[in-house]
Amino acid sequence: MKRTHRCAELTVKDAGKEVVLMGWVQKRRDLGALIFVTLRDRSGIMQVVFNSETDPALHEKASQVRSEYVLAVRGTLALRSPEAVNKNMPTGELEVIAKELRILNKSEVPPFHIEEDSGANEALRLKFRYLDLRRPDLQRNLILRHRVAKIARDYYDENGFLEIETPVLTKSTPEGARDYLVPSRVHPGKFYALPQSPQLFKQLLMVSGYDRYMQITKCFRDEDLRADRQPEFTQIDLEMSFVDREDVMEVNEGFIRRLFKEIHNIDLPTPIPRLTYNEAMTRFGSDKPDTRFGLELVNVSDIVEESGFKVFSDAVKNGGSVRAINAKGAGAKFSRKEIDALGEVVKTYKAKGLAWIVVEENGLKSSFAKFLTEDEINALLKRLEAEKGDLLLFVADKDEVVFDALGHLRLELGEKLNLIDHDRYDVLWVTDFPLLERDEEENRWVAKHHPFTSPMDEDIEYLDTDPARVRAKAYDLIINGYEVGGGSIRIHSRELQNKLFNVIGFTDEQAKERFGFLLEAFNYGTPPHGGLAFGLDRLVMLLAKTDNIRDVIAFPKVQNASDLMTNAPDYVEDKQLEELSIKLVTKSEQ
RNA sequence: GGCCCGGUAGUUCAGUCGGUUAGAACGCUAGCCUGUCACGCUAGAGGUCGAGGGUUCGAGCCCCUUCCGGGUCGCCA
Repeated sequence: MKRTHRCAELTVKDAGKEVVLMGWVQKRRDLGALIFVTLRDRSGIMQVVFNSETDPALHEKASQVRSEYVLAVRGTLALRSPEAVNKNMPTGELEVIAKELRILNKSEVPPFHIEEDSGANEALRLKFRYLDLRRPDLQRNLILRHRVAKIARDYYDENGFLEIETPVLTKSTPEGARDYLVPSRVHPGKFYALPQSPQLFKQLLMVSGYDRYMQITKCFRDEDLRADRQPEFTQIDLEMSFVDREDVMEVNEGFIRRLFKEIHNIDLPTPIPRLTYNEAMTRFGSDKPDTRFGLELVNVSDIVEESGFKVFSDAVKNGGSVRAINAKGAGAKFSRKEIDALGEVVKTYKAKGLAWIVVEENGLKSSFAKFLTEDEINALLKRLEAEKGDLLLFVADKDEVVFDALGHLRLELGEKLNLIDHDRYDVLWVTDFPLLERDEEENRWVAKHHPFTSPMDEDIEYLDTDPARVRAKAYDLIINGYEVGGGSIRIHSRELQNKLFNVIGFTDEQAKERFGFLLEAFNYGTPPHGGLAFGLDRLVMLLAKTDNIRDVIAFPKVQNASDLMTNAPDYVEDKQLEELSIKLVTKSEQ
């Protein structure tokens, strides 16, 4: 028997045809002399009927099948009688009247139901990932992922990009995330590193004149996992020569627009909205703001600077600020206990506390209003456009802490107050990031993006005098509060690159040792260039409307970076270690 | 490394104040059943209450340790 169709590809137009279907038994309903089997393949399900009256031997065989058996069925595709139509099933008007059945393989009873929205524990599903992947929702996600990758390749190909592979076994570079290391057998004591991104290689491809490069490629970062972070993940990586920031943003907007059109038939605005880093921080307390709802931050530092509430006045006088969110209507909804819980939220982000005012029918209830004058309170209410039933929440600290705390508090409130429209996509660019940030531990400046990011031309003069003021030619693409892409125009002048290494405290020797090949390349005619990388997993996660990156990766890892199915990572034979000249300092029992 | 949540039948869960033989639903097995599609009916099997220790006359429940999973902070140029 040879398969003629997939189950759910058949329509009423095919009625009357003889078909051969192959797939897994979703469900067997045995009514005695009549047996219904729903057969499942990646397209969906189709009902197959076995009737003892027409073919007793066939019926007897069908009575042996169980869930997840693999069957080949030959039969006639028939229209169901009107009263037998199942409106809840895409192929509910059809069924196959079986003429021949082959049991291609048996199956043990699976450890969990293979069905949409499996309620089974994720650890169990990950251990039996190959079964989990039979479920329609995960199949949809992986098919979606394929389509996104296909659209990316098509789009960038149409725009003159070449897909070029870069090495996976490469050199460890300082800064950034922790590297995954691979020991060299041939060079005892030496290690390759798996790439955190193909950053240096794609810049070298620009030096080589390839002009427009793209690659869908795995990247590796040995850092702790999150709901939206895996240690190995996939980037749609690209780089372009002879471009400025606008060129890169424009071509990539085209991709994102095409993606949303083809996947969800959504027309994203042209151009995609932009926020500067400063605006994003002051309005939303985040450099990846979720703009699907309001609750924007309001600076009230000037009002409380001279107030009698020392928490506020000291914060401002020490160079920080006092900012607030008006949680509209939450004063009437939240209990004292719930407000205290919000205080715990901001403490997670190093805020010392959360000051609050509830605007009630007959006046105010507040944790701190007694320290303020009536004028100051009225000014606060006015600035925050407070109305009865509102809850005003204040954090006073260094700007960094205030933004972080209120930014996360805002997200919590958005969720708690049900302000987020989960069917909506807000896509935006955040631009004008600071080039550098202060590493307090090491007491030096470090690159916020990476050390090859170009400063804005007009800010170069401040590299020595006021590094914090220097903005980068960098841009991130944000969707619904997730960073799904980011990139920059790179430095292509050897002098400027040296300058930057100096600012971040690299000696010439260190720079040469780590990036020597890149710096040398820059001596041989480097075109102006820049690029960007999208996180494919996050992009698919958002398009699939899930909030867990594991749902869009075929074989993901769990929080401790292990794979519950293969049990990787695992111990290896002593012989393997010997060949690699590796001796373990501590060795657990094997 | 810190904080929070969870772990009881194959699965999802309930389990009162610490007290008799740990329950339900689904699934599974067997029998019956010709239009089911959450098929129905009858009967049955199925438990290391994550693990170890402690308190107690008695622990699924209380205490300690530990393992596993999730979320998060740190971390993620």
